[in-house]
Amino acid sequence: MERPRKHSSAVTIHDVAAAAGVSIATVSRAINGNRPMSESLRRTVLEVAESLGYEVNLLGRGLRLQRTFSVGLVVPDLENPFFSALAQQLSRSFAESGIDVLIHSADNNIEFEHRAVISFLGRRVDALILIPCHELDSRVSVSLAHKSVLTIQFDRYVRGVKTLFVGCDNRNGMRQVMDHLQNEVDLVRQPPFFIGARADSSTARDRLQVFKKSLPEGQLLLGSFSFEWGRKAAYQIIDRNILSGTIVAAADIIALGVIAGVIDRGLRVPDDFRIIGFDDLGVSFLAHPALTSVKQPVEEMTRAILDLVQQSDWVNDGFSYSRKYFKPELIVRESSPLRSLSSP
Amino acid sequence: MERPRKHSSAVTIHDVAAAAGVSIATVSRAINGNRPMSESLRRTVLEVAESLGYEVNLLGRGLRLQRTFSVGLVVPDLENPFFSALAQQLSRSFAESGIDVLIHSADNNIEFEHRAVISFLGRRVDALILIPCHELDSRVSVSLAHKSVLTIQFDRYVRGVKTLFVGCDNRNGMRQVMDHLQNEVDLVRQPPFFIGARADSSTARDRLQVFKKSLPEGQLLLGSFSFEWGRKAAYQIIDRNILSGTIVAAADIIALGVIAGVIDRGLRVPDDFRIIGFDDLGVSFLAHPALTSVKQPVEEMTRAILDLVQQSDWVNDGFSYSRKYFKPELIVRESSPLRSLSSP
DNA sequence: CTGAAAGCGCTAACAA
DNA sequence: TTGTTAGCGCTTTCAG
Repeated sequence: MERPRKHSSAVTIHDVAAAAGVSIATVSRAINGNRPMSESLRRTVLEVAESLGYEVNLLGRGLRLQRTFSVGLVVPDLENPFFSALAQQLSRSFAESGIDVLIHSADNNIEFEHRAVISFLGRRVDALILIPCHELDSRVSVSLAHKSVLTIQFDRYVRGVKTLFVGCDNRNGMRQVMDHLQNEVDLVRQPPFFIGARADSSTARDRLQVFKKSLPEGQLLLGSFSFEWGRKAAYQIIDRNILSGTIVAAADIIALGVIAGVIDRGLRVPDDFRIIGFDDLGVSFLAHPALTSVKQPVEEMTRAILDLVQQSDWVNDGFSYSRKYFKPELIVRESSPLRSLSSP
Repeated sequence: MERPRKHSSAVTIHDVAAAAGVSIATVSRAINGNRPMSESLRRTVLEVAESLGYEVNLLGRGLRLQRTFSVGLVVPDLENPFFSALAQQLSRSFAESGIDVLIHSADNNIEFEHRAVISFLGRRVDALILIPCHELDSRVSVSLAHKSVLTIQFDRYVRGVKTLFVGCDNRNGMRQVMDHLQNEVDLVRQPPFFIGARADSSTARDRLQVFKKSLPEGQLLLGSFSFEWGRKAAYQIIDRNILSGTIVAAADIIALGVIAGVIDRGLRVPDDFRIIGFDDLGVSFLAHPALTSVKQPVEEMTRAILDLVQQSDWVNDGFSYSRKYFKPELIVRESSPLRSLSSP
C-alpha cells in the first residue's frame, strides 16, 4: 500500500484537471482560491486533488510568479548557540506569515558563506537575511546579494555596503554594563578585565570600543566568541596571581567559559570574581551562578525583519537603507550582584 | 554604483545569449560544461555571462531537470544544542557534494513540522531528512514525505513507516553505561537514578528501556530533554534527603541540568553524585566537571546520509528500507571517574 | 559544433 | 463562471 515508486512523477495540475474533467486554469483557481468561481466546483476539484495526493510544485509557481514565499538565512555557525537561537526565533516570527525561512550554515567559512548566498540567490528567495561571518571578508557576499534581492544584515554588519540592518545597540548595552560597574566597583583600584573577541565583527568591535573608551585603564584580552577562549582567558588572569576582580565578557558563551575557568582554579563567582556577560540568549540559561547579562530583544528584532520583508512587497521603489538598532537591557543576577564590593 | 533596482528582473540566459550573439542552447552548454563545444566560444560566453552578472535560476533548472540538488532537513528545535549540532554536522558533510542542505525548524510543534515537510516537498528537494518531533504524531508527516521523495529518518524514528533510518544504537550505548556502573558502583546497595525523557521519541524509549531492564531496582524520573528538567529532577532527589549516589541522564542537556541542581543544593560532582550523560555532542563541552558520556559518531552518521542520498541517484528501483545504527562509545570523564566507590 | 523548439508546472491575461 | 494560451528560465533532443 505504501510502497513508493521512485520517479513517481508527482501528480500535477494536469492530472487533477483531467480527473476532475476541468481545465488546468480551474484547478489553479480552486487551489489558490483568490478568484471568483462556483463553490461547488471548487469543492469537487479540491476533493479530486486531495484524493490524487496533489501537492503544488513550488518551482513552477515560483518561476511563474517571480516570487517564492521564502527567505534565506545564512548564519556563521549553527553550533554556536547564540546563532541557533537567532535562527530559531526568526523561524518562529515567520511561522504564521506564509513565508518559509530556509537556513544555511556557513560553518565559519567565508567560502561556504559565499556559496550559501549564491545558492539562495539561485533559488530566488524573496529576501536574504545575513549574519556575516566577517566584517571585511563577507563584504563581497553581502554586496552580491544586495544587487539582486532584498538583503538584511542581522546582528552584525559589514562595512561599506548599505543594506538594511537589524540588530542590537551594542554600544548602549555595554554602556549599561559600565554604569552598573561604576556603582558597584571601585574602578580605579580594581580595574575590570574585558574578555572579548577580536574586532573582526561589528558586535565584537562595538562592545570592545565602549569598554575601552569608558575605562582606559581596564585590561583587555581578545580571542573568539567561544567557551574555550573564555576559560583560557580566565586561566591567564588567575595564573598572573590575580585572585579576585571583575570580568566583563563580550558574550555569554565567553562568560560561561570564564566561570568554568574560575571554578577550575578553585575560586568562586561572585565571591572572588564578579562576571558579566552579553546577549542573554542561547545558552545563557546554563550559567551557574545565574549570569548578569545584557539581554537582546530578539523577538522585537526578528519581528522587525518580518516587517521589512512584508513591507517590501508594497514598496517598489528600491530598497531603503535604514538601520534598526534595538535597545538591550542589563539584567543583574547572581554573578554580579547589586551589593557594592568597593570600599571608600 | 551599487544602487539596486527593485524588480531588477535578473539577467537570464537569453540576455547572455543576445549579448554574446549566440543561442540560448550555447549559453546553457557553456555554463554546464558537460557537452562538447569549442573552447574559445565557451570562454567568450562565460566572460559575457560574468560581465552581465548572470546567475543561473535554479527554479528553471529544477523544473526542467526534475532535480534540485538540495535536501531538506527538518529538526524539532534548533534551540536544543544537540539538534543544532546535528544540523551543523550534516551541512558540513554535504558541503563539498554540490547538494545544498536547507534547514527548517519545527519549533517542537507537530503542525509546523508538517508545514515544513509540505514546503520541502513543494520545493522538490531531492531528499528529505527528518528528525521527527514525536514518535506517534509525526507519523503522518513522515509517511507523506515517504510517498514522494527519498526520506531518511535521522536520530529518531516513528513507528510504522518503513523509511530509511540513520542513527545511533542507543540500546548499545546505554548498555555500555550499565556495564560501566556495574564495575564502579554497588548497584544493589546504591541503585542509580535514571533521569530521562518521557518515551515519546525512539531515543528516549530505547535509552529508558535498557536502563529499566538491566536495573529494575533503579529509580526513574521522566521529563523532557531539557536543562530545566535535569535541574528540577536533581532537586527532587536531593529534597528527598538523598545526598549521594549515581545519576544516569538520558542526554547531556539533562545531565547539565542535573549538575547545576546538585551544586545548587550545595553538593558536589562526582564526590557526592556521579553523573553520566548521553550524546557527547552539542553543549556537552560546557559541562563542569567534564561529563562522562556516550559519544555518538555524528560524522559517520551524517556521511552515511550523504551516501544514501548520492546513491539514490544511481539506484532507481524504489527505496530500500535499511536502518543503519551506529555504535556509540562511552567516554569516561571526571563526572563519573574510574575508581570504585562501592565497598564489599 | 551550434541553433530551433519543446516542455518541465504553474498563473494570469484574454476570450468565450 | 470557465477555458485557452502564453510564458516564467532552463536543458535537451533533434536538425542542420
